[in-house]
Amino acid sequence: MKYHHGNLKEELISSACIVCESDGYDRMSLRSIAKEAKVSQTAPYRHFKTKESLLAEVSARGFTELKEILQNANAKKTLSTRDKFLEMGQAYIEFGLSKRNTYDLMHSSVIDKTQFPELLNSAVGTFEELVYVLAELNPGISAKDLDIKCIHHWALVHGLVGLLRNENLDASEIDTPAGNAMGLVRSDIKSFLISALEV
Amino acid sequence: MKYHHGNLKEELISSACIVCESDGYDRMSLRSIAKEAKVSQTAPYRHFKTKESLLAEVSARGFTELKEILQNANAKKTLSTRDKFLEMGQAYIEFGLSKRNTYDLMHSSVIDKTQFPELLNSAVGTFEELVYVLAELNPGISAKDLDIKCIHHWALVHGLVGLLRNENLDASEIDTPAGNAMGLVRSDIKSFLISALEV
DNA sequence: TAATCATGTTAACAGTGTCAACATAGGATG
DNA sequence: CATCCTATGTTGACACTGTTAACATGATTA
Repeated sequence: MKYHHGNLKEELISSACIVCESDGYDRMSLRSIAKEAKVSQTAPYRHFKTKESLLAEVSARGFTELKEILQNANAKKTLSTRDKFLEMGQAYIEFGLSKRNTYDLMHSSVIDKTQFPELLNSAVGTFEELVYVLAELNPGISAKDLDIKCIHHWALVHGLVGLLRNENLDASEIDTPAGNAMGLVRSDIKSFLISALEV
Repeated sequence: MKYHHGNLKEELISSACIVCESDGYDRMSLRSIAKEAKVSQTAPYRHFKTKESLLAEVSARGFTELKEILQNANAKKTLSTRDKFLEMGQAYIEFGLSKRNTYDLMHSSVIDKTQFPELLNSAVGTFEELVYVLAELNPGISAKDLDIKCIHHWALVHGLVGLLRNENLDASEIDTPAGNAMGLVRSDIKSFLISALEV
C-alpha cells in the first residue's frame, strides 16, 4: 500500500471522461471520481485548481478526438473532395450523437473558455479542418467569404446535432411534424447533408 | 404579516426566470429564490415537485416568448414573404444571443422534455411557425421536403446561435480566423443569413 | 361549528465544492 | 549519508445544495 498514487492526474482525467459521457458533466462529482481512484476527496486539488479545470481537460480531449475524426474523414484518398466534405459532415454529426454528453460539455457554458486558452485552440481546430476542404471546393474564393462559408456549414451541422440531441422529438410518443421530420433526417443523415449543403 | 403568500407559484416562476437569465440555470438554487420571495426553503415544494419542474416552467416561458417573437416577425404585412423569413431568422438569432442563459436552458438536457409534454409542445411551436413561411416560399413542395427544409433552416440558426454564444472566439484576445469570421457574422447577421439561406 | 385540505414552517439528511492544517515519500543538496 | 524541500497525499471542517418528514396554519366546505 503506497501513499502516493503515481499516476493520479491521468487517471482522474480519463475517469472523468468516462463519467462525463455516461452520466453527464453536471451529474459528475469530484468526490465520486476521487473515490473511484481510491484516493481521498481532496486529492484532485493537487492536480486541478477547481472542478471546472478538470472539466476543461475532459472538454479538450473531446475536441482533440473530434479533430482526429475530421482529419480521418478528410484523409480518405479514394474520395473526391466533395465526398470528403460530406464524410466530414457525417462524422461530425455522428460524433455529436454518440458522444452526446461529452459534446454537451464541449459546448457548455460551465467552462469559461477564455480562462483555458488551450481549450480555445482545440475548439478552433474544428474550424481549421473545415477551412482546408472548403478552400479546395471553392477555388478562387476570398479569405473572408471562405471563413463565412465555414461558419455557415459548421453552424448547420452543429445546429443539427443540437436539434437531434436535445429535443427528443422523434423519440417521444407524441406524433408531430417536427418529430417525424427529425426521425427522417436522423435515419439518413447523408441525404440530408446533400440537400442542405447543396454540394 | 400573513402566513400564506397568496401568489407564490407565479412569483417563484418569474423570479426563477430572472435568476436563470442573469446567473445561468446551473447557478440558480431553489433556496435562493425561495429566500427572495421571503418564504422558507421548502415552500416551493408545495408548487413544484422538483427543481427540474420549476426549470421546465422557465423553459416553457422561454419557448412561448420565442414563438411570439417569431410570430411578430412573420406578421409584418408590409414585408415580402422572403423578407419576413429573413426577419424571423434574425429575430431567432437575436433572441438566442440576448436571452443567452434562457436559451441555454431551453436546449439543455437537464430537463427531460419527455416528462414535460407541455414543454415539448412549446418547443415544437418554434418549428410550426417556420413551416408556415417556408410553405409560402416554396409553393408545391411536398410535405416531407417541407419538413426537412424546416429542419435545415432551424438547424442553421440554432447552430449559429450556439457558435456565437459559446465559443467566445471573437471576444477573446486570441486572433484566429474563426474568431475574426465570428465577429464578421455577428456584426451583420442579415447579410450572413442572405448568403447562407440563399433566398 | 367542525372537518378537510392546500399551503406554509422547522428540522434533518446526505451530498456537494473547496479550504486549511497536517503527513509522508522521494529527490535534491549539503 | 543526513537533511531539507517540495510534490502529493490525508483528515476535518465549512457553507451550500436538493429533498423529505413531521408539524402549523388558515381558508373552504360539509
